[in-house]
Amino acid sequence: MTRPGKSSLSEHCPLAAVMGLRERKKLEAWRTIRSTALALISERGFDAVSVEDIAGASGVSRTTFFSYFPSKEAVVFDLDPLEVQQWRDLLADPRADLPLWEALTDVSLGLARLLAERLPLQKRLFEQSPELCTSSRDTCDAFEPDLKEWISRRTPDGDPLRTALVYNTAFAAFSTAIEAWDPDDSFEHFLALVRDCLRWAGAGLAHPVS
Amino acid sequence: MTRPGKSSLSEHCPLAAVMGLRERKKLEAWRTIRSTALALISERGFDAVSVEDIAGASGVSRTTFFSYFPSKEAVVFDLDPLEVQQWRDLLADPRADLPLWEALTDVSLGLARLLAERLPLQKRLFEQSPELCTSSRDTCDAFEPDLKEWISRRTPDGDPLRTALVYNTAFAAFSTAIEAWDPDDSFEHFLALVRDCLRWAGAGLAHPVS
DNA sequence: TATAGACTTGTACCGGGTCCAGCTTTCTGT
DNA sequence: ACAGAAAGCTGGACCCGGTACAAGTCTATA
Repeated sequence: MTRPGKSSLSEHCPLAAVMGLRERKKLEAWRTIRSTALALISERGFDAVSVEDIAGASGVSRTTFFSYFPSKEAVVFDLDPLEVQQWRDLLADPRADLPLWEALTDVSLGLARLLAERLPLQKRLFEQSPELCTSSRDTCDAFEPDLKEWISRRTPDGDPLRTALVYNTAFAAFSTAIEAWDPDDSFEHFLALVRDCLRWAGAGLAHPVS
Repeated sequence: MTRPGKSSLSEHCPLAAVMGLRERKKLEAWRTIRSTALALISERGFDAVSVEDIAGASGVSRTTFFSYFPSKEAVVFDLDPLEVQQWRDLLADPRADLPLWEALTDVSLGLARLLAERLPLQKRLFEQSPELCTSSRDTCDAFEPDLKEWISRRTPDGDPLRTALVYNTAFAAFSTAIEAWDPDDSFEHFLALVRDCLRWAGAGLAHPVS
């Protein structure tokens, strides 16, 4: 588009200028594998695509695939390196003024936006093979350490029990929203669901109706 | 202990008299495999014991192992057939008078008691290999259909979103209690944890302190 | 006691995941 | 610009969990 020999990557990633060739190639490979994988999987279904298929179609060896993704599931659920950065920014946002549960709702909505793009595909895959739901929870657990630390800092005395309870409950609410969302509905609908679930869970489910 | 030829099973299981030879042998095999597996695993650790090891030590073939347990993890987490019966009894208990969340707490406490015996071992295994936590959640999902239906019946209009939210949140509270429990503490301590977690989650976590 | 049906077994196979030794590519210091 | 260090890629061997299947063995039933 500009100079010849310039990787297509730089269009999507202004950081490319700063990265060495090594890093740039790595990111490019990551994205190639991911998009190839998603194409194959969304076409044939998760179980009908083997890691070899993905590796082959990506022009890479099986071994290399596993050097980029720790498991077959990860290629569906892992965040793009840039999105990981956005996730960290979300947690770093110094909105110390908000009460815990509101701040947590904000973070959840931010996370929802990060997941937005691949969510419809993921929901379709869930319907095909429910075992994947488990794996997705696994992958979401990648956020656990960061998020728990974030919660802990906002919890009186950093009480670990309370921290864990808040984390797990928020996670439950978030998962419920994902479960309940119909990919045919708008994305705003999904955000509303996330908000509602967190509000209800935060307000307490013991009351007959909220 | 009494008449010769009488299976040791009948001491534990008065139903044995009613069961045919087939069923009795099956239950006996199930228990042999389970206890052999737990012995090996608690000694060497989960990953260091293969299904072949278990099958071999149980005097049974690998194929047969998988006809009793759907996965290697299941041999650690599945409920004894008799316990499954107790679980169903728990759900059938017609305490329609209690409000949903209290009734749910009762059910959770009942479940806790069913899990009691193997919980210390399971917690030790969790520490060794955190991947197992996931599998345990999997296995607990075996309760999901029953429990969701149970909740749905007690939810206004059987609203599926609310049902899912209640289920997931209760599950989160229960898991938190399991996470937080130290196997060196008494079992009553664990029950108290379950109660507390459910109470807090039910009362709403958005409040600064409960 | 014979037969239908359940249970077991060995074997072969698939696919995910790890390990390793050797090769190619990029980076760094001079 | 070049040499050596370091990082990355590759194929192949291997382990293990899980499934399929055909053949055998045992229990139930009439």
